[in-house]
Amino acid sequence: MPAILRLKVQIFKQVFNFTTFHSFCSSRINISTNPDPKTLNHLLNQRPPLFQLKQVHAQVITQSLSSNSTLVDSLIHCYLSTKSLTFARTLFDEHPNYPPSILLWNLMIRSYSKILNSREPVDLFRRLIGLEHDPLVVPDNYTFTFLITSCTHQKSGLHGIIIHGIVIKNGHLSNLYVGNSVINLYAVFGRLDDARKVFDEMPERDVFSWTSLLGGHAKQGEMERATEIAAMMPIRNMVSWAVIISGFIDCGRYIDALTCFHEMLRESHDSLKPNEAVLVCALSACANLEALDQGKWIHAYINKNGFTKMSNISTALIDMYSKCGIIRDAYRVFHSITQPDVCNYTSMISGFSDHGLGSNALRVFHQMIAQNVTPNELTLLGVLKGCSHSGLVEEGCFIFYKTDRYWNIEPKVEHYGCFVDLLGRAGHLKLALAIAIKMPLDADIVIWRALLSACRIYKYVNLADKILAYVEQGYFGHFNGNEVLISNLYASLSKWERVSDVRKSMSKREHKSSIGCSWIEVNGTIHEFRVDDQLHPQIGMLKDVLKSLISDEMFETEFHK
DNA sequence: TACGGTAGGC
Repeated sequence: MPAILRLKVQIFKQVFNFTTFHSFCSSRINISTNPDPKTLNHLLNQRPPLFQLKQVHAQVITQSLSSNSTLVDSLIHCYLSTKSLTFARTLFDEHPNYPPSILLWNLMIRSYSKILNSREPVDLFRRLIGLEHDPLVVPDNYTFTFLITSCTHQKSGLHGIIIHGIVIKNGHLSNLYVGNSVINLYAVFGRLDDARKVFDEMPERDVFSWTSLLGGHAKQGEMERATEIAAMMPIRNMVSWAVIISGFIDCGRYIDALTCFHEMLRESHDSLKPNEAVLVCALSACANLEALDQGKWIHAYINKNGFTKMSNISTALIDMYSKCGIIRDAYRVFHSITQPDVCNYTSMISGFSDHGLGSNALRVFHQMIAQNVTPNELTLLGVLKGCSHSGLVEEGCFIFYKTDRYWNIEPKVEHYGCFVDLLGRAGHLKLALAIAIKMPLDADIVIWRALLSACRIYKYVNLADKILAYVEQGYFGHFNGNEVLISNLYASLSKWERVSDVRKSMSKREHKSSIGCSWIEVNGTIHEFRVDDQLHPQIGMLKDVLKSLISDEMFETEFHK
């Protein structure tokens, strides 16, 4: 081994435990010169990428500069900025001037705070408050802001509440940032009264305080309260609008979401332009409402304002056109993307599948694999759905059995659902049943429904009876959609008494089920109708039109009974 | 001297 390589190995062993030695060997480190600490620090201040950072770190070790705390501080900064927490943590724990400055404690806590369910921020905080001998290293406003933010990313709000107590005791709650992080903590955990109390007692508030409070109500689906808070806000920014609009979308109030979007445009004129998040939300509302005209309007806005290159916008556009029934335009958007990512591909594949264009879905899927884009769970669900709806049994089987080995994705119950549906629709009912029984997860109602559906198509009476007995035992009376299916199945098998039983059971519970709702977009306005709805301003005219469309007899039965 | 808090789709 040449001397230079031996030295590299030696350095590498010390710093990185050989884990990525190959990549280290291929780096271009200049060992012949020995940069002084000032030069190394200057290099670190440029925030180099990880591979260069490791070279500088190696130089620090080989030149015995590991006790230079300025250099170690800079190295920690750099490792944290490249999200290499493990390296940063090792240097932090072995800091030459232990304990490191409060700045470094804060930076470490901040980095860990972004990781879900990490115990590290609280553990570090415990260590920090245990350093009683050093009066210079004490928690400050930054520490509490990061610490509380980390608690919002945990499963339980318990740590956050305890830390809130410490914050009050130490008088940090008067700080705007600390206060805002506490409001957000309570908002995230649905403790809206507590959030409000902190909000009310703050000496000053800003748009973050208001948005966090508003977001708390939106997350709980309390959109009336959220709207009231929004109306009281002194200033609204794009995030506040995004919180309100997405709140409406989360609870299925798409018309309200779009109304809000237009209100935002009216209010802000040119001062505040909708950003990516708001546009994605608005497109999602259009997709769910099948509001093509509004969707097209937003698309024109996106083109005019240069949002076309944003991947999430493209994904939302593909989805919007697809759900509005214009698959050709969905493909046009997809085709215009230079380098589609997994979300773009998934949206396009699902679009084709929903339109019954399984072979197109499959073609896009193969194109994706050829481009080395790794599919995710939703991509596979999309392509399996496409195969199922288009009878592409062989292709569907191939993909289903390769999910684990090729793409490291363990099939979920939804994938099994698609697969059983694929086999059932194609008439391979016994195989489908075997999969449903032997699958490693518990078969859900969707799977049994797929099997029943297949029994109905192929009139497999005996098998249907067996499945029905099982389904009735486990699920009957819990799923409306299932009862309709069972009733239809009995009807197709001419078992009229059973049909009557199921219908009676359904009508007894009818008051508990949600009211059906339909809507239609005319000239950019959404008109919404519920069962027996008389509220539309033109209901009289609508009834007249309906009269001319359906027979008088039917009209009498439906509307004047 | 350096570090803060809020938002979205398939």
